[in-house]
Amino acid sequence: MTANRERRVTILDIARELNVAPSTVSNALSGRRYVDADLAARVKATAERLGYRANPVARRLRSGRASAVGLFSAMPFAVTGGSSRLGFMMEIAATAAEETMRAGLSLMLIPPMEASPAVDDLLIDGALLIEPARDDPFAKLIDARGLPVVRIGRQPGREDAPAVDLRSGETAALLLHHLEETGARRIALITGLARRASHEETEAEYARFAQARAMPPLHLRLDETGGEALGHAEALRLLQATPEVDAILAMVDVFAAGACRAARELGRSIPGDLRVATRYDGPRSLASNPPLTAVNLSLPEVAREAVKMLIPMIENQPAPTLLRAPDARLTVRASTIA
Amino acid sequence: MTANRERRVTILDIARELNVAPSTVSNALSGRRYVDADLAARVKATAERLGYRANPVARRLRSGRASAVGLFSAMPFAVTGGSSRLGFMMEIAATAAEETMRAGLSLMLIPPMEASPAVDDLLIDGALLIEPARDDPFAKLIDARGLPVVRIGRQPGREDAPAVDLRSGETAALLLHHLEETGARRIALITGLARRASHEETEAEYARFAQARAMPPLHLRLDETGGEALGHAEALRLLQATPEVDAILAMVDVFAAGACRAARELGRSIPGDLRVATRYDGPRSLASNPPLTAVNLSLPEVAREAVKMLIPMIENQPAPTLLRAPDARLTVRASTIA
DNA sequence: CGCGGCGGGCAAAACGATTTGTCAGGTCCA
DNA sequence: TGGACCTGACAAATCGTTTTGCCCGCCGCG
Repeated sequence: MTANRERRVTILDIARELNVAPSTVSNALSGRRYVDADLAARVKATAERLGYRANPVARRLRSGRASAVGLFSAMPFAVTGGSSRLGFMMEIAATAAEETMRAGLSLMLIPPMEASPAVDDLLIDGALLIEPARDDPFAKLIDARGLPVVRIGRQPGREDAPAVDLRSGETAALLLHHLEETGARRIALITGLARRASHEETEAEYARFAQARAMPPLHLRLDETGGEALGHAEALRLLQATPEVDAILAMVDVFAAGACRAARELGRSIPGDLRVATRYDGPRSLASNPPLTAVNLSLPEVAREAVKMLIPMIENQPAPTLLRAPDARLTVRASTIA
Repeated sequence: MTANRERRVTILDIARELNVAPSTVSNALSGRRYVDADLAARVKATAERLGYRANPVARRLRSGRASAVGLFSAMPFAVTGGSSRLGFMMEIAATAAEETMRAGLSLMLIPPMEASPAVDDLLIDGALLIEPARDDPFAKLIDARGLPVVRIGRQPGREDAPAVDLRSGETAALLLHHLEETGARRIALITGLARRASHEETEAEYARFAQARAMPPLHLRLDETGGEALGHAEALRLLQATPEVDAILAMVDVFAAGACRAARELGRSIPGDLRVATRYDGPRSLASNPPLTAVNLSLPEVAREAVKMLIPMIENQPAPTLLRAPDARLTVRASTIA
């Protein structure tokens, strides 16, 4: 079949070829110490000619330099992707992979798992952490290892940590005002049990919104792992117990999808009797019946910024400590407008 | 903040603690050579107590194992994910990440890039290759490096190589028969320029289908990087030049979406005047107007099988050389049935 | 009793770079 | 003329593990 991996060209081969010390070759290539310009040029030429490529593992062992970044999501898969396994994490992953590759690093996908994988065994020099909750186990492990990490979405209780702010309060305001404008007077809120910034900030914004309008708040916190089934069951109860509710804002798309199904079963028309909106404009929003009004979170841009922030941190260079996601934009669909 | 990385516990610490040689510790922990059972137990206990975790970098340097797998997609991003960056590759990535992690490996996402990244610099000891084309550049590089690789979708010209067969011929037959059953008499085919098995097999199936019915074949090959815009433009031309076409089968979802737009602009009703179907049932199919009839390719299962196939190959153990994807199932939507 | 085999461990060589210490020789200036 | 200083290179240590080679002592067997 294919020729088995031939021995790689090492720094030693170059040294032998030129009758110089390996360290000189290293210095010539890296420029960390001065080497005669002419010799340096010859070293580089020889390296080129021999097709030399530094062994990243060896380099790392000695110097601790970068080679990979881990993308962690503590969100359960039921939410992250649902049955189609698509979603939030994947959208970020695609862009982050491009961006890390551009910086000469690769991106490792660390799937959310029941048992936290041995973070210490992962060969990564940095981490991107997606929407960590207040007590996020991954965050703990990564911090314990002393790894540079950028949070995508700030972590409650760790507001000092480097992060890209997803500005969920503003997103919530955007959605609430939209619901109000489409005629909603009694808006119920469904957030997640996990204490992520997106949920906490939304809850705060909702409380403010309700108080300003003297609208009695109606708020459910559901376990995100419950998926659409849970959203469906709880929305059913909610709509039966409080029929005057004329809008549901569900922060998790599967809950929103479940709510739609519940509404249909109760004979409530959407968006006539009930408006439904969600936050993340993923495949789930589109696949829902009717398609859900949602928010464009600009995740590719967010991912790009996060990587750009992480790189200097890995290299021990000054890095910004907080970036803000682009302004959220509403994508209005049939779940709120006829 | 967080305590900076304290010196890790090494194998040497354990050796000192027990007054044995480092190599003995290594052997006790790995079991590669026999060590007195009692001593081995004490080594393990000490390792546990000291919180020892093998340094993956050092291990790799010596043993050459990267304990990582690369997921390559040569498909251009415009197709892979479109603006939302979701799609085929990501759907596979999610499951593959879970499955590799389960085997103690991690998954590296190698995004499709203009310039092929330096495959030699990647710390991987195996690869998953998504729908490689006949002359796929990634395939060449990976093979040149002598890396074990499983192809997701067979590679034309490399039918001998280990792969999970996506059975595109059968998928095409499924779609063609469905179009026929919904009333189509003149079906046009749009495939991609790249010589992937999915395109080639579909073309063959289409030719067979057309010949059996004496249906004049009408077949376009478009550059996948052209995206929806190209699909739109070409479908426009096709429908104007050949108005008797009453169905379009587009293998690439963005082409199908473009075709729908073209049809609407020409005042052709879907599915009344024109049926449109595509292969991959991704977010694009749902987001299209109307939603597209497509095929459930069971990509999670496919990804799982591919990883299961790759693991033994990496470990130099006997592995199956060809697996077949589960039977494709049609997801019928408004683009073919009223 | 001598010798082969083997259980059980140690020592040292890899792995391939980076980094630190060192040093020869030359220049410059007091 | 002698020391300070610089240039430009080399040698060796280092990173932490795996792996190879080797050796000692004991047992069994001819």
